[in-house]
Amino acid sequence: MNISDAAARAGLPPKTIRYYEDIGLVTPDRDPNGYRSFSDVDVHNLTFLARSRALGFSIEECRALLALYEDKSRASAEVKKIAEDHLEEIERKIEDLTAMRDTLSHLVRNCHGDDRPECPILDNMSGERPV
Amino acid sequence: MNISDAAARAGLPPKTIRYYEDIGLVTPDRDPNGYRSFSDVDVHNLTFLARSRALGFSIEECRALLALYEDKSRASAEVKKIAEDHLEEIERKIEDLTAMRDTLSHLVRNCHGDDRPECPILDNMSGERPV
DNA sequence: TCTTGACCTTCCAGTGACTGGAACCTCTAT
DNA sequence: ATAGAGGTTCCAGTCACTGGAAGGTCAAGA
Repeated sequence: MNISDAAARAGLPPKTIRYYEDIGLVTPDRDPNGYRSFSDVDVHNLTFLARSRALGFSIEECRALLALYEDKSRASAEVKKIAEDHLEEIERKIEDLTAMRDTLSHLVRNCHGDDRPECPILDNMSGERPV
Repeated sequence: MNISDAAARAGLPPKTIRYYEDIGLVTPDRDPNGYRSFSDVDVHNLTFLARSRALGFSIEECRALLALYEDKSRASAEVKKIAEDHLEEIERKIEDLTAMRDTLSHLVRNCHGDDRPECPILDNMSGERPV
């Protein structure tokens, strides 16, 4: 199977798949003409990568998860550890963003948003008049 | 004032301040020895940048906000527009991360995390057995 | 048979917002 | 005189792609 078919099945752009080959995440065969030839296993691994990336795992985490996925004698504890660490990071990010949102929505609510210059948003960011 | 004092007052690393000068966000004077010399206004602007960055605004948004901050005849509507757009983006990110967290925490809860290979996390990511 | 157009290939550069490090200069205190 | 703490520039690396150029390959139609 050529790259664009593999891309369609895995739900990844061809460019991304080439990049994944570059960094050693997948190793498709080559046809005599030099075209990449993707097996079902390759496509399966690409799908796995697409899903784990969609869950926010970094490339290196995906690499580790893929190795565990292919190791049929793995301990699920190893997988769970990676997932828990990632979950904590997601939760930290949510907290950070929520704090930003709260501050910002408060400022936006207090800004008239008309043609006058007075602006609590700028005042807050300049540290002049904490809202 | 030298860069490390300005950095301490603005709450930014000196490296970041040099970078901000590179991209034209600040333009401190220079002493005869070539050292940057930060005025109170420079420090004020750097503080403004530190705060707006902390609220998640991009550098280009910060550039626009800083210009509005310095334009005493601005219309607050312009500021509010930038802030509202950014707020929407933050909310989108929170939604994305929350969806990830929900999926992932569900998977983690269902994984034994012992020395056996069975793992609903990997099963889900491989698309074999949606949990 | 020739050509067209859709594929495929590699390689290089750019993204955002810094950050680390090397090589070198300047100031202050001893 | 020297040591050490500052300052300077410039180059490269981060992360995960993405865009584009230049060129090779293939299948279908005139």
